[in-house]
Parts: sequence; structure tokens; C-alpha cells
Amino acid sequence: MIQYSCSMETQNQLPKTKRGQQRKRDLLAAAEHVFCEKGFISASIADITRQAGTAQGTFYIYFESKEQLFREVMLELGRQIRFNAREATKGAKNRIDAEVCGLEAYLRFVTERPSIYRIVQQCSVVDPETWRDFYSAFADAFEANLRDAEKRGEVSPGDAEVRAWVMIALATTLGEQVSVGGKAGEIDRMMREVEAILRHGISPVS
Amino acid sequence: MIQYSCSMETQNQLPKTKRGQQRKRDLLAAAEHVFCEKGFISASIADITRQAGTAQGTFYIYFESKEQLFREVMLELGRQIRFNAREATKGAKNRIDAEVCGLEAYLRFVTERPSIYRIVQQCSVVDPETWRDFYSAFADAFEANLRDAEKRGEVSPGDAEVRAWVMIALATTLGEQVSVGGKAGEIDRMMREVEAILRHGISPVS
DNA sequence: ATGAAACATGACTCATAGTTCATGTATATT
DNA sequence: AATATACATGAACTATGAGTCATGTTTCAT
Repeated sequence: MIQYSCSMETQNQLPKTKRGQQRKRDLLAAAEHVFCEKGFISASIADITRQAGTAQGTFYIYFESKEQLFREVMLELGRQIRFNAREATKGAKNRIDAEVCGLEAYLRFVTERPSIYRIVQQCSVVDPETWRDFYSAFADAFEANLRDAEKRGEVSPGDAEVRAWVMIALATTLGEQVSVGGKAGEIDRMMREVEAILRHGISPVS
Repeated sequence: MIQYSCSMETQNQLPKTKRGQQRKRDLLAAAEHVFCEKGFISASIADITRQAGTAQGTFYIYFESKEQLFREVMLELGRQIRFNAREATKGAKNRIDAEVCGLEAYLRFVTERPSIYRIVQQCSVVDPETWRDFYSAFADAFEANLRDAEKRGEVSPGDAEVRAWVMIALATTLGEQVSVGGKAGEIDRMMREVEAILRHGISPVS
């Protein structure tokens, strides 16, 4: 189960007592579980509070609505995915290595915790605005990295923005295959082929 | 607006009078519109019948539930996307050309009719089973095409299944950008870069 | 033309689930 | 210890919308 941080990144005020903070974390963790199991649509507040072991009314002490709850869960997942990627690409020697490592790390991450993928997948439908923010956070990072790498000669000259979309495309679709498509055992195979495509596509020595 | 065919591909019995067939087509077209505008979750049967110009009860003459309606809309969209792709790739000289043409045609198609993308996007959340069917229909076709092309030497040896996922990844993510991400004007740019990546990645002469 | 089957209607029923609230308990500060 | 604030409760309220049905109207084969 995720360790929720009751973050202060958002304007959502942190509960003022230890107990309150724990309750909010409980509710976020329960929400992740229930959203994953039943999907946002058929997940009810009652399901979530039952899973969290609280009364229904308690929910509204911490969240304004089911949508806001979803938003906070997404923020937390984004944070975790970024952290995971940062760790995984720390030792990479160049951009292509970093992209390959990062993608593989993401695939392993969503394999271990399929709920991450399931919830992210629901976001574009449940809350398009949050989805745009989530998406552009990643797209911007990919693009900046690729642009820098281009300057350093680590990738061939090209359209960094489109390349960023391609990287997101791979993460999204392959993430789906490994997390909910039953292809968790084939990450190595995927990465072999993806690396081949990437290398011969964007490496400076073609 | 889509021309719905009230198809017989499914077991859903065709209405027996001309009027009935027209009504069902009206409801399917209205559903496409409303699902796109409001999303499956907040689209009500009342919204759909209002848009179609019928009474609420009429809905249940033709569909068992909102979910079944969605399924039929998806079947129709799948048919149309396949038809569009088939037409677009008719004149292609080899597989890489065909993939490039097919992808570009898809992007232009969803640009003209963003509701297609929006509804497909909702499918994995609304009806995972239909999504699997929809997805594998495309994945299988891509894979078979790539395998044949490999035999004919039109693409380098490689993992056709993973390559198929990559093609779907591109269609999905770029489709999102052009249909709901406001990047409709940049299809040429996208295709230039994607073609470059594909060519140097899977063309036999690297 | 006529009767039977198909279709159309929209007010109504009913279940679900989001949200509120009055009352009670824990926490923390003095 | 006392007081204020924060938190917890769950029954009750309410809105929404899915699905039904009794009563009509249209279609179409004979």
C-alpha cells in the first residue's frame, strides 16, 4: 500500500492533528485501492470509507468531493512516478540510456503496483484538467531532457517535442500491457525491441 | 455526424421496420455526440434521448443499458477506423510506407471527428472487455502485417508483437494530441519525426 | 381496409449514492 | 484540570437518473 504524504504542494490544508493526518492518509490509501478495484465510476464514498474504516461523514472533513479526492490521489501518484524515474536514471551515462532505464523502471513500477496504472488511465476520463497537468509535467520534462541531450550530441537533431510524445506513448501503452494486459513477464522482451527502435532512430551515429 | 449502420455483426437484432432502424441510428448518433460532450459518466439516458428527439422509454426498446449502447457505439467506431485505415494504405509500396500513411490517416480522421478519439479513450475505463477486443483487433492486424513484411524484407528482423504495441502507442498518444490536445495543426510535423524514428529503427538498410 | 406486431410516449417508481448535520469524543494548549 | 478546537459518527436528507409500464400510435403484410 502506498504511503500517502498528505502533501502541502496543493493548497489543501494539512489536518492539524496527528490523528487527522493519519485519517487523511488512510482515506487516500483506501481510495487508491477502491478506485483500482471498482473504477472511479462505481466506487462509492461508502466503499472508500468502509475500506478506510471510518464513517461516511468523516470523508467530508478531508475532501470536498469524490473528484477532489481523485485529484489528490493523482498528485501523489505523479510524485511517486517522478521519484521512481529520478532514482532509476541517476546512473545513466547518456540520454538514450536514461530513457531506456526510465521506461524500464516505469514498467517495473506499474507491474508491482498495477493500481498506479489503473488510476492514471482513468484520469483523462474522470478529470481532464488534472490529466492535462499530469501529462504536461511529463511531456515538459522529456522535452527538456531531449533538447539538452541534443545540444550535447547524445541524440541526433530532431523534434524534441514530438520525441517527448513518443516516449510518453511508449510508457502509456506498454504500461498498460504489463499492468493490466497480463504481459508483466515480458518487460525484458519489450525493452530489447524498444531500445533497438530508439537507438537506431535517435542515436547520433545512424 | 456518423452514419450508423445498425449492424448485424453483433447478435443485436436489427429493428424490424424502417422507422425502428432510423430511430436506433438516431440514438447511436446522439449517444456519440453526448458521450463526447459530457463523457460517459455524466451522460444520462435523458441527455441522449433528448439529443435524439425521442422519449426516454424509447431508449429501452433498442438498448438494454447505457453500457450496451456504449459497446455498440464502439463497434461502429472500430469498423470506421479500420475502413479508413484500409483505404489510406491501399497504395502503399511497402510496410513502412503503409504504417506512416495509416498513422497519418488516423490522425487526420480523429482531427475531423474528435468524438471518435474521446469515446475510444473512455472505453478502457467504461468497458474493459470491449476495450480488450478493440485493442487486440488492431494489435493482431499490426502484428500480422509486420510479420509478413519481415518475411518480404520490408522491415528489419525484430519482435513484431512489440512493434505492433509501439504502433498502437503512437496512434493513441498522437491521436490524443491532435484531437483533444489542440495540436491538430501539427500533424505534418509529427509525421516527419515519427517517420524518421520508424525508418531508422526498423528499415532493413540501417 | 384491417388486424397484429412493432414502435413511441412520458410520467412514475425505485434504488443508489453523494452530502449534511446534530451530537458526541479525542486532542492539544493554557 | 479545563477549555477550545479539531475530529468522528452514522442516521437522515436529497438529488439524480436508471429502468418500467400502461396507454397510445404507426407500420406493414394480408
